[in-house]
Amino acid sequence: MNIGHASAETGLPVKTIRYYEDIGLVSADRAANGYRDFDAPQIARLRLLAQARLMGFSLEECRALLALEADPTRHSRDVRDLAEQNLISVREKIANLQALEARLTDLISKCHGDEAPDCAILDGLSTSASTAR
Amino acid sequence: MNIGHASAETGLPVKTIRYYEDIGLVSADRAANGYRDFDAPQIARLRLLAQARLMGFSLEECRALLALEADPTRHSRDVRDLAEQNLISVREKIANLQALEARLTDLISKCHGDEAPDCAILDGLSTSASTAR
DNA sequence: CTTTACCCTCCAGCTGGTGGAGGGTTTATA
DNA sequence: TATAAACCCTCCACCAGCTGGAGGGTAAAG
Repeated sequence: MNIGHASAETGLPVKTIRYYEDIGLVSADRAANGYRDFDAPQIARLRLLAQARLMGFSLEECRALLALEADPTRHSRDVRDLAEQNLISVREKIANLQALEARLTDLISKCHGDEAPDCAILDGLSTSASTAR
Repeated sequence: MNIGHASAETGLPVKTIRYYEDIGLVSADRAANGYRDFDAPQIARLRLLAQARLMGFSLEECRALLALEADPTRHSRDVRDLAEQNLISVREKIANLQALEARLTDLISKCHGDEAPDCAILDGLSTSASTAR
C-alpha cells in the first residue's frame, strides 16, 4: 500500500506518516520505483498512532504503546499504567485551564468594553500578580 | 535596572527577557559595559507580558495588548475583544480535554490491568475511530 | 503525448522558549 | 591584591510535532 492509500486509510497526513517513519515509529518497504510500501501490520501501527495521538498520548508514549502492542507477553497492567499517566496529565491541564477561565471571565466582566481607554483588563494584567488569590 | 533585577522584579527568566527583547516585545538601553538597562516603562511591559502569558495569551496577542496599553486613545472594547477571543479558545481547549478525559476513563475502566496480555485499551486504540460515537 | 496527480528527498519554519559554549565584568572575600 | 563567585554578553542548537516548499522523478488518465 503506498503512502497516499495509507493516509486515506488512517486519516494521517502523508507528511506525518513520512515523519513517523523518520523517527522510527513505523517502517515501510520500498517498491522498485522508490515508493514506500506499507503492509497490514504497519497500517495497524499507523492506525494505533492516529488514535493514540487523538487521545493525547505523546509520541514517546505512542512508541511505548506500540512496543507493548507488538509484545505478545505484555501485561495489560503496563498499558493501563500508561493510560492512567496520560489521564492524570489531561486532568491537570483541565484544572489549569479552568482556573484560567475563571480569572479571564472575572477580568472581562470588569471591563466596560466601550470607547474609553481605561480598562480593567489592562489594569489587572499590570499588577504584579496577587490578583488571582 | 539590569536584566537580573528585571527578572527578579517580573518573575520572568533572564533568558526569556532576552528573547522578548529579541522579538521586539520590549526594548532596553545599554550601559557602557554592554549590559541591558531597563527603565520603569519597560519593566511595566515585562510585567504585563508575564501576567498575560499566565492568562494564556499568545505572544502575538501580548504584542497587541502592549500596543493597546501604549496607546492613550485606545478603546477598552478592543482590549476586551482580545480577552474574549482568548476566553473562547480556552473554553474550546477545556471542552476537547473533557471529551478526551471521558474517552480515556472509559477505556481504562475496561482494561483489567493484570498480567494477561489482552487489553481493552489497545483494542480501543486499534479500531479505526468510531469508538467515540 | 501531455497533463495531472502522485511520489521522492531535503531544508526551513512554526511556538515559546531553554541549554550550553565561550567569552567579558563586577563584586565579595581571603 | 589576587582570585573566586556571580553576574553579564552573544550565538548556536535543541525540544515537540509537525507543516510547507523547492526541486525533482513517476504513473495513470485523456
